[in-house]
Amino acid sequence: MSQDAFERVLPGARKTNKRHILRCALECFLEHGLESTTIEIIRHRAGVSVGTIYHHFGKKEGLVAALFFAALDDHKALMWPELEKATTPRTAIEQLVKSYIGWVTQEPELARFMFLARASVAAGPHGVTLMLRNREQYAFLQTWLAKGVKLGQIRPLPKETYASLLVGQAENYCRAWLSGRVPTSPNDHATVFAEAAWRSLATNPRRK
Amino acid sequence: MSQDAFERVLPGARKTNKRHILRCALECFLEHGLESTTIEIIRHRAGVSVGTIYHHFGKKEGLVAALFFAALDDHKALMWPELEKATTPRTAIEQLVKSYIGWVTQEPELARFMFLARASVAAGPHGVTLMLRNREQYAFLQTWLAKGVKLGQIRPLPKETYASLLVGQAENYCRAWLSGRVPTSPNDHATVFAEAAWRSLATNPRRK
Amino acid sequence: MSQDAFERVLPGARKTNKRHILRCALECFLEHGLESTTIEIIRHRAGVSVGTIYHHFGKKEGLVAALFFAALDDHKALMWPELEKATTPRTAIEQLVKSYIGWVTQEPELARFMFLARASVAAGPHGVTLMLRNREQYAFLQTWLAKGVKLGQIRPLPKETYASLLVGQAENYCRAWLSGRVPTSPNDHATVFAEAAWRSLATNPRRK
Amino acid sequence: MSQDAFERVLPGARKTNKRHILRCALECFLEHGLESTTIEIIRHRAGVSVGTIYHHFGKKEGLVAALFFAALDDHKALMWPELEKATTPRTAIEQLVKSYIGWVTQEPELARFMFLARASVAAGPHGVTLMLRNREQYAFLQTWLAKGVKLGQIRPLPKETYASLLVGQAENYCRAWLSGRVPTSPNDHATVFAEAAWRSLATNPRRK
DNA sequence: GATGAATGAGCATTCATTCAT
DNA sequence: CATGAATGAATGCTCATTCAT
Repeated sequence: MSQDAFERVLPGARKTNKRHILRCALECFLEHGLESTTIEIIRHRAGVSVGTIYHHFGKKEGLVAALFFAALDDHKALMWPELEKATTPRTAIEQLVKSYIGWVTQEPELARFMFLARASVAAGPHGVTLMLRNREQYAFLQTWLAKGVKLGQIRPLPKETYASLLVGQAENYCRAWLSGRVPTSPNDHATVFAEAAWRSLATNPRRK
Repeated sequence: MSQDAFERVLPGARKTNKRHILRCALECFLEHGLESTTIEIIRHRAGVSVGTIYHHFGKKEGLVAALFFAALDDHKALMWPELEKATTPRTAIEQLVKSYIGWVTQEPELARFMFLARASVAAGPHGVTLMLRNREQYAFLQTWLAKGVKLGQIRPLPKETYASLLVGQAENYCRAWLSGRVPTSPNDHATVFAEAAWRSLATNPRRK
Repeated sequence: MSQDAFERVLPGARKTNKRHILRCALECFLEHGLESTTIEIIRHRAGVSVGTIYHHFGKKEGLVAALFFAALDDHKALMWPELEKATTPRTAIEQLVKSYIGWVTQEPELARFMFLARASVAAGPHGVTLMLRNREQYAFLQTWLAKGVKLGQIRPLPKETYASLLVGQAENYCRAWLSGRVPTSPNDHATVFAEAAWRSLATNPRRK
Repeated sequence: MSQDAFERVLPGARKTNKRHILRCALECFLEHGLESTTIEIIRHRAGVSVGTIYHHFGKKEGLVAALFFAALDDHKALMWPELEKATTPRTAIEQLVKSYIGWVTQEPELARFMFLARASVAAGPHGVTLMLRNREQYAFLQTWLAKGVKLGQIRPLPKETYASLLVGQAENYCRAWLSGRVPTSPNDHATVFAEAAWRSLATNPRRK
């Protein structure tokens, strides 16, 4: 994970501790998986006592959630500025794909953790929060798609398919890369995926 | 799961048992998740003793693997005949997407289980088997892609991106549907995803 | 184990089976220990079904006992002829030590098994049988010792110490050899132990 | 076990616990045997939770080893001072036998446990430790034997037989006493065994 | 006689969580 | 704030034994 991903999201975390534990927990979760990582393993890696962990995060679940939302925040923090530069439906779509890939390659550990923990968080007590965050993130997309359809640049398709059409391919590749099934960084194929997304949605894909 | 998905894959299984246990285990895993499903839960649902389960499957892991490969076999059994009908690169690609969606909608439980268990199986002692099976499945695809590129109908792209470009979108939607995030059956959008896949890959997507 | 130790003790065992299972069980017990050897392990090595084993031996305990008493019988069968040759207290004592060592080196597997299983058999339902057998074996010794004491060749010592004084040293060495703590065969030191036993007991050890 | 055998070996053990559990475990092991003693039995006798036992000893095996080495330490602690008083080969040998018997009669429970657990410990992960301890203990013996041979007081015999010749008889009797096969305390026969050992080894056993 | 599927009590071990110090 | 001993319910798994075929 980039040196300061946590700095970005938890800038004020007092002292070394809370952030340090999160960092160690992340490593453990990625190494052993969510359920197989015991508090003892984290405690050992972080060099603190069980008590301290419980003092800061309440329960294991809380630790996972804290980590997950930190990742979500970081994701948002890096993607937003990029997306705001978009001026046309096409650039919006391509920028979305590219900045998604950008974040995954810049923070592969957080990205892997998000894939790992999403289901668990969604099922737990923080599931509602997650749903709200997702909806919010989706609003931006909606705006540009509607605009593109009205301009005749984007094909009118079933609304619920847009999200999959947009990021499905990139996400699939990122998953493969993060799990080692494919060696080349998604970054090297960013334009491929950006263009494929555009081709999938555009009325006339060949016109630049 | 369709009444006879297991019949298809384990036709000769003696008496009630092995198949019956698998069926019950599948239900349990889908209800509670892989790790949260205890042998006791399965035992109870199947109405057999712990011993019987271990007699047949060795370990919990073995039960999961048996289920996973049964699903894989079923997947293959249903997709293969469809794919063999393909006559052009375009029909091959579209058929691949459609028959993938076809299987998922016909066997949503098996499909959900595959998403659920893949990582676990890949990490376990049957991981090698899984890799070999994947490679084999991929060969078919390669042939048609190569043909399409040679004919100038398919864009030459980085090899490792083809798989993601092809099924990434459909898979993403299927995942969403299977987990209830989206209500409409993938089947209703099969042509959308088939066409999107073709547009992503085709040299000239608009020519029929 | 010598090719025909079982032949000696179970000459009439019908067909291959009962004897074959015993042989395999012996190997398993020596490899894994008494408790860690499961019926399944034995079944596998013998290439028969669980049912067959239970048909022949009733319970695991029965299998152990059968093996143990077979070993005891073999022990007796080999020692007796040797002991009967004794003509003086001294030769009786030395012969006892030597033939004990002789049996251990000829049937090390049976010997090891006896050390392994004695406590278990003694505690089980065959414990009484074992005690009776022991007493019987001890009678011979008593006779010669009494004779020797009367002749003034053997020191009068507390009765209960004689057995230990006689075989304690040889047994201790045999144990060490059987468990690999010492490399040289007890046979190579047979006279050393025979003489030491005599010296421990004799009134005048130096007179031949 | 003497009130303070554990005090001797684990003087600083905090609070009630670690030592208390060891004491209870010892009783259980002696009553039921190594394998038949379940953690539950120990837990119940000690009045603590399973977790506490595992917290302190890791595994059942670890509990056995802890107990075994505590016994070994105690053995050494009691024998050493006695052995150092020896001034001649003869007194060294006789003292060795006598102090061995002394320890066994003073700590019969620990002694019985050592016979019970030795094989298991030797086979387990602490086997190496045990071997080193044994070797160390043997060194003292070597010194006196060499001295005795040089002085012409001890017969030159195969080196590997000395240990068995020395303690084999006493050990055999102690085993019998500890398992109840013989009623009289080894202490009552200490000089018998000490003298027998000397006679077995001495060049001229009759000269005082 | 032989087979092996079925049984289920029983065991070692784990692990999140609490709380006295 | 920090510590780590203590808890005990829960779990995966074993294995001797039975019995219908």
